[in-house]
Amino acid sequence: MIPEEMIKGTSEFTETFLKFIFLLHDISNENDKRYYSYGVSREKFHTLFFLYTSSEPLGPSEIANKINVTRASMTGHVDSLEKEHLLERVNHPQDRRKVILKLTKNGKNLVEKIMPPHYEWVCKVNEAFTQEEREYFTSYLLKMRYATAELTQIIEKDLNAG
Amino acid sequence: MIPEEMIKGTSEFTETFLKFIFLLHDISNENDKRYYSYGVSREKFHTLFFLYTSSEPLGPSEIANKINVTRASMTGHVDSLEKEHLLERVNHPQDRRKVILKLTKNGKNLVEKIMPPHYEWVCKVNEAFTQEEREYFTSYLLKMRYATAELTQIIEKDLNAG
DNA sequence: TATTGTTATACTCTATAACTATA
DNA sequence: TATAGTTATAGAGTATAACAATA
Repeated sequence: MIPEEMIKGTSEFTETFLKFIFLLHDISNENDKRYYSYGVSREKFHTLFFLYTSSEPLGPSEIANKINVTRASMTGHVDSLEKEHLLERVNHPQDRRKVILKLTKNGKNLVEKIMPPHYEWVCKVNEAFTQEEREYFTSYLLKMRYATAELTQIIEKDLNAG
Repeated sequence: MIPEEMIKGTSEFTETFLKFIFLLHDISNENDKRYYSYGVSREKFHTLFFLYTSSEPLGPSEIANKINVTRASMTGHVDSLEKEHLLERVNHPQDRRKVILKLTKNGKNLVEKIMPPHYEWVCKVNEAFTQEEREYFTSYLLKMRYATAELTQIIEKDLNAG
């Protein structure tokens, strides 16, 4: 049997945390809808976006790092974007293991088409907060993240000990 | 061509927002890992959890609502949980369209096994914040959500207008 | 007519493992 | 030995559309 208090405490927190997660998903989803209305997923838009704005040539690995996916998953995105003629793979002039991703004219056009409404959203959201609020918000997330990490370590230690 | 300012503004914001999202994913993932170490996904744990703590009998639709998935997706989760003998479908005594989900002994045991470490995490995260901070945090998200919704409406109006 | 649940189908994202070719 | 990229494979989660049974 689980103590009443634990159930109650967890129950309340779970509902709050779920609300929190769903809220972020909502925001994220509504954002994604804009990308989808132009035919690209979030991952693909971010890929195109990083290529458009980067001053240096980027390869799959580097973008995979930026958008937090494995290199294997990245290959899929690049395949798909190449098939849609939004970018192309170019051999790296020095390091023959590497590939440089290069936006095509189509790819550039697409970014330029998505940017204005995306920028409008960015401004809108930015306007809603002061700099102080943004910093505060980030520090909350970090706190939560550290609390979680701390606990993970404790649990791992427990698992190793027993 | 996209104006420099737009690129810069969006670029900074995109990076910041990505950090937000990844941070939340991190927290969410580390949380999920605990569930997975007991063999269930987040969706499945939440399903079991709601069944365990609810004072009233729940059906697939109700849980689908709580965890924000379609009824069709919910069928998949219920199938999977039933195959693992964690719950069973029972006919609703009054409404013959409905099904009641009932935890098995195994299902209850599993929830009771997962709860203590889950509760520990809940406490840990809760401790990291004051009540005021939690409220502030939530209001920040809501603001972001409203700003996003407002823009979506504007865009939809634009699309409808031409 | 509306709701509940299901089926069939398909798509996207994801990861792991094993591999090639470089460095 | 380590890194970049790919392939093959598989799994989870998701949605849409169409349907049957029931209210």
